[in-house]
Amino acid sequence: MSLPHALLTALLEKPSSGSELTRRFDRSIGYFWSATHQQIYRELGKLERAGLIRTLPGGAPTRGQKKEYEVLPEGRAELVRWVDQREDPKVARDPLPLRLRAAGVVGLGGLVDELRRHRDLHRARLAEYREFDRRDYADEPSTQQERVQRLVLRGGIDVEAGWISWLTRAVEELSGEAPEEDTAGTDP
Amino acid sequence: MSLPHALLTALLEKPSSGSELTRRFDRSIGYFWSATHQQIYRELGKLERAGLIRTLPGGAPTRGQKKEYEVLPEGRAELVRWVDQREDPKVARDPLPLRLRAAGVVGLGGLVDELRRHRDLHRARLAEYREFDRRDYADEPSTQQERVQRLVLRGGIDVEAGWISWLTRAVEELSGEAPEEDTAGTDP
DNA sequence: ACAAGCATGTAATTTGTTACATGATTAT
DNA sequence: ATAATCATGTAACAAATTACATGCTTGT
Repeated sequence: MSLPHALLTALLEKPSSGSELTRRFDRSIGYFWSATHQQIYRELGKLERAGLIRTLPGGAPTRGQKKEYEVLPEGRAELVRWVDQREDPKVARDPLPLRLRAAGVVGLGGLVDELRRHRDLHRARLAEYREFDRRDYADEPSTQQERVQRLVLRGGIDVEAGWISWLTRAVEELSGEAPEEDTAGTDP
Repeated sequence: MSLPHALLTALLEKPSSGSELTRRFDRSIGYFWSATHQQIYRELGKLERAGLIRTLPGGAPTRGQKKEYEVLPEGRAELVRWVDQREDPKVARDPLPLRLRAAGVVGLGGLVDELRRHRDLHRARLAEYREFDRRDYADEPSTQQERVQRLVLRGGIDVEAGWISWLTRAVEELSGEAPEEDTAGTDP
């Protein structure tokens, strides 16, 4: 049940329309959650019916028009409750290691190339995150909100770095490639 | 669509019943996928109807009795196809960083304690994985299957280490705690 | 023979994915 | 004006979660 709370958070940071939220989910929010625009529209409807958010007064009610939402006190209260609850970590869920394990039984096929491809995609994502980090938090963060947002971005960076280190080792071991030099770079 | 393929892999490694598969998903397979017994039973039924697996001859057909499955040639072929396809990496999906971001807006509440709790759970899981690594792969792996299984386990270890490093930093920064010494240990 | 636990299964709900449809806005 | 794009929305489906039900097996 994280999507509604992710939406509440995003709307508290800045009232937005569905399409704006979709774009924001591809960016900062998306380090640890993704959602299609359909999920977002459906969930916005639910949240509105539940009285947790409302459309900004003056929003046009017809189709195809922008429709901005803001969070109501009940929505904020629900978010507080969610932040404060206990919730155990879930196991990561990723098909790639699963495919590798399957390859252990039925043969590698072209999987090593696929591992290289993923390694490169993760490297690109890591570079992008580091760029965000440099650009958006150049000077010491002032507000608690900024400090926390930077921490979350750091989480994304750590996770990407972890994948790269694993994929690099896997490719080396399965292809007999020579180890490369420090491609992930050092921590800034 | 990873669950059916995870099941095919597990069954190729060793024909099993639903409850055995459930247990195996809590162990080795579970480094990167989880499933409840209900998901597993339903999916086994589907795979059987699709002609990808069958019950071992001699299995009792009544309820409450063990029912062992094995993979048919069509199932193996499907697995080969899956291993060899292209599939882009998905973004990680974890509520904890999301909750942290929400806390940036509505206040931390008891979240720092929750971060500590998660850090400790990840430490415990990491210790467990390292124990598996030591126990199950003490000597150099001989078969391709063993090499690959060990690589997957290493993936689990890398991911856990990444979480621990992030959570440790987050707790330090949000609580003003003094940095600790090397709790994750060094790579064996 | 009875309780406790195990193995399988059904049902209902929620969440996520994919495909498609329609009204508004913008650029040429 | 009209094509391309944007924003919102509907529909159908697949996957995952939660709760509950029923028959076997084992130990006492």
